[in-house]
Amino acid sequence: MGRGPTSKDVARLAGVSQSTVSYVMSGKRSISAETLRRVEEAMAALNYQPHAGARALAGSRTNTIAIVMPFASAYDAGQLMAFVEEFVLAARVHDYDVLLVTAEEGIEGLRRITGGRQCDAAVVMQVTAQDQRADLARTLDFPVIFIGVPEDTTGLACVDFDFEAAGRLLVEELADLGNTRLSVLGWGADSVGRDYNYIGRFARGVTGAAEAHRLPVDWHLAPAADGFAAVLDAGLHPDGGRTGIIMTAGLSGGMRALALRGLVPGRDADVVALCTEAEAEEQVVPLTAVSTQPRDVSRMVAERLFALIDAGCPAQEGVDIVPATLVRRASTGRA
Amino acid sequence: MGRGPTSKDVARLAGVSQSTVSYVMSGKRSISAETLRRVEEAMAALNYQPHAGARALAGSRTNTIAIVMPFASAYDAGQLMAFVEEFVLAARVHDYDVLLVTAEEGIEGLRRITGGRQCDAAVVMQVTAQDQRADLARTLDFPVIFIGVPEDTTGLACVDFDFEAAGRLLVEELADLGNTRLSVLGWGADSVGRDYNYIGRFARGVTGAAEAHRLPVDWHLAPAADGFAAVLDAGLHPDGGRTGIIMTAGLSGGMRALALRGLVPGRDADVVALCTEAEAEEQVVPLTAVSTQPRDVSRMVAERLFALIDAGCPAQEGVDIVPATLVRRASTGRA
DNA sequence: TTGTACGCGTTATCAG
DNA sequence: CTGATAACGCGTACAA
Repeated sequence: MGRGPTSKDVARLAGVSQSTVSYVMSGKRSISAETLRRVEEAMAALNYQPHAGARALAGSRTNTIAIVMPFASAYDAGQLMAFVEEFVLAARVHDYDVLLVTAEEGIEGLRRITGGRQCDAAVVMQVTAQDQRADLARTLDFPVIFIGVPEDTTGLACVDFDFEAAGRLLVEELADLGNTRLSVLGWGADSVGRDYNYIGRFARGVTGAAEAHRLPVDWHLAPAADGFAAVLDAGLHPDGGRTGIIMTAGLSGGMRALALRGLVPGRDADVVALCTEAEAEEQVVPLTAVSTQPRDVSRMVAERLFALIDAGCPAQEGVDIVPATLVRRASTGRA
Repeated sequence: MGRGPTSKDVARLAGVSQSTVSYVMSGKRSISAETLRRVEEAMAALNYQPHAGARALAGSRTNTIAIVMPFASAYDAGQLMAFVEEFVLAARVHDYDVLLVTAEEGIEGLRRITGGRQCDAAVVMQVTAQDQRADLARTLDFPVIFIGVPEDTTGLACVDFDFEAAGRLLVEELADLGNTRLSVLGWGADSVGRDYNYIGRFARGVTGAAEAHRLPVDWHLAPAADGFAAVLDAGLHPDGGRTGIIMTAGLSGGMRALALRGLVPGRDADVVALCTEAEAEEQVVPLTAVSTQPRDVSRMVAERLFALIDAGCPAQEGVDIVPATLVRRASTGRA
């Protein structure tokens, strides 16, 4: 494997000093039009590309951002991909590359990456309420952005989707449609709520809005959801009432449960979901839904991160929230 | 952002020379038990981690592998994620990290990554029949592994799933079940076939087996697939015959088309698919299917790549094929 | 078994 | 506006 041309080779060919070549690239001092031309020609002729390692060593910046990613996770793969793609694109705009680290490496992964100076910043996804990586980040003097909100956010930069508003929007939609009670299939109200706190925030949104509209709610945990099946079997609209359905986790299971009983969303019941746009649209009856917008989250993360990097700050405390919006489709009678 | 301890700091604390520290890490010369202990203690005490850039510069290896990934692609997101996860895990076993590059950067992306010595090898996914990146790789003297098979494979290392066998297996399954004709929803037989040659290979597998069993086949392109709808409307089993259905692309659309007409896979027709395991299992009626096994492909790629790296070869010509297997589920009467 | 000394290809400082 | 030159932190002959 050939060694490749160095800035010294470029300098020789252009008839200038090596440092001049460096300055041409960085633009940190003014260059005469003539030398500029000759250096650029030489670079093109040699197909020169600066050595990343040497650059990192001398300049102490890698132009790389690590993203710590949960693969086998509660998140949907499409969501993850969308997030990552958007992030990589944003990074490229700022001339940064992206290093992938699995969340499985846990806290050691973050330590390894930051300690070895392989990157200038890190993004940590799927943050839990009590996340060790949050504690590490506080001691690190290194820019880290968290996706998700740990319990203690002091000294941390976090970004997350507005799950509370999502819950509220879904309930209000069902209330507006005249439903008199709600059945939620997905994460449990409090059981799972302590691990990822977005579950709790979503539940709070649902509960708050349901109370405001005086709607009783019953929760069923996916994927077992025997209770949910029981609700369907008992009849969705007892006593002249009307049961609206909210789905979060276990969407495909829930849809199957409906289909097996000949229940059609939008006709036999109003069904809304918190899911991806793709999922909402690929159902037999497309779902009225609030979709977590991974690309919006990604853009917000990138914006904030590059602001940090440019400023040279380790981290800027604060939680950014990506707004939730509801899209109406055929699964609610209205559309 | 503090500079972090260097091997010199470790050396000073351990009372040895810097080179000794280096040799302790590389294991490239024998160290007395005593010095070994002291160096390791010093490293632990300082929480030392070698500077990746300095390492790359001095040792001319980055311990990083780039993976060129198509995000918004014909591939399913779950497939991509599974592939990447498996690859990252394999890489970590060999003490390598993974750099993510979007296929959108095209040929320049590959050039940039390899030229800048940001990685020791690259994996290029979603290779087309006439892929410019293949031509670049041949001139590069740099280990690259392609996923997918370009038309001209001389000098290239490729890995791919056995799409031809997949087509054959699906046809044979339908033939065994007594179907007398086949309807294929997905990629066109030849129209799209020139771009990604796996489409052609799949078509060849289908056609070959269909001819062997004397089954007529009609092809319908997703996502429009008006012809497919027409077949359904015309009745699947005319003249005492029996139409078996094969789905590749446009799976959800195809399933919806069946559902809208009250057709239940396994009851009203035998349906088989080439799709992911997840897709096969999350249908209302789980699908008998051949699943491209991204993790198998990933492992094969990793194995081959690290063999190359360890050997120091630029690339070892040859196409590796990951075998196809069919899993029976409820969508064919049998299961 | 260990230490010395040099080079890897940049960036950045200091002269000119 | 430009050219020498000293870091940057680690790998590795070469010497002892």
